[in-house]
Amino acid sequence: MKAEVRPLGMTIGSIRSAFPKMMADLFKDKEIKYTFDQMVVLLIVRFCQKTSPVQQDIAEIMNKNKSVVLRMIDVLEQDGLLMRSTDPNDRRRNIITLTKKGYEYTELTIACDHEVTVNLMEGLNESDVKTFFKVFDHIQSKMGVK
Amino acid sequence: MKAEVRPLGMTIGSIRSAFPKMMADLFKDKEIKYTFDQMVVLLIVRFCQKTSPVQQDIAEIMNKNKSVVLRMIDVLEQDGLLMRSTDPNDRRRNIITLTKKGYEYTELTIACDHEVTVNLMEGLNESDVKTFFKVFDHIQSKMGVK
DNA sequence: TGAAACAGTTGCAAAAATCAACTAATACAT
DNA sequence: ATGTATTAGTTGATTTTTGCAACTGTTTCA
Repeated sequence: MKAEVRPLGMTIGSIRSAFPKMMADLFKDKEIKYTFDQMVVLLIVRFCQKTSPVQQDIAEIMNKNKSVVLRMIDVLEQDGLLMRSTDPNDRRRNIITLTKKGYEYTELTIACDHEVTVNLMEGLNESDVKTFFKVFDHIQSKMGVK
Repeated sequence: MKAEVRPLGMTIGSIRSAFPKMMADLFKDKEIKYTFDQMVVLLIVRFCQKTSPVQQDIAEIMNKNKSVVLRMIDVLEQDGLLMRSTDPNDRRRNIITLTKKGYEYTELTIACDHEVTVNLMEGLNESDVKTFFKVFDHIQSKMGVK
């Protein structure tokens, strides 16, 4: 473990700006008028259903502050991609649920994502790709700890 | 495999603002008064010496527009971390060179980066880490093509 | 019962990114 | 060689994004 850890900064630095840009370009092609981050919100709502994250949670997952997330969700709600409803068990919390339309947008996003990913991963063997995702998830979970 | 695989975008969506934030926190501790992005500029200048990227190139690498990079470089030049000089072979281009002070800041940045990275990679075995970086390199080269 | 904590909201201020227009230099096609 | 297009860099104005602090309503807990 001590051996090969090199600075991630530059590496991550480029992927972290390049990937969203590639996604944004694809969104434009397909006339999706939302930002990458807005679609990430939808993805989080969809894929973290079990824990049903509220705005605060989403903000933590995305490392944004809650005002930012609130404003993204305002737009998404206005456009009917998701719905807010007060949690009956804790009326401070907003339960966020995807609408049919919102779900469709997650599908579109995943399609774009897949397109970009396949492109980037082309030429690698499956097991390496698996490991990559594993490590990436690990990093993500470590970041959550703060 | 086809079922509910979390798209890469979701992970990237969560780490992409986390990493600069973690770096910024470390910078604050060590009283480095620059942003993560500014330090990335220095790193690019240092590590892409062979191709001696000009402002435009740096902008492309970082997926920012050239005005943004220009202003970052203004600051870095004012503070004596790098120098601009006109390329004698093409007087439109500015050759960017690190000063001694600038180099020292890249060292500091790399140290911070390493600290963060080690932390994030903790708990992974060496071969996974190796694979991860291998895949990362691959992705990066693919992104370069675009 | 009251203090502290928490999710959400709002408006304002600060920071960052974008855009269009411009200069100066170079490349290139005719 | 001449003029057109392209390129790197620069600037100022504008817009977008972000961050902060204060506030509400609700819950927790001592």
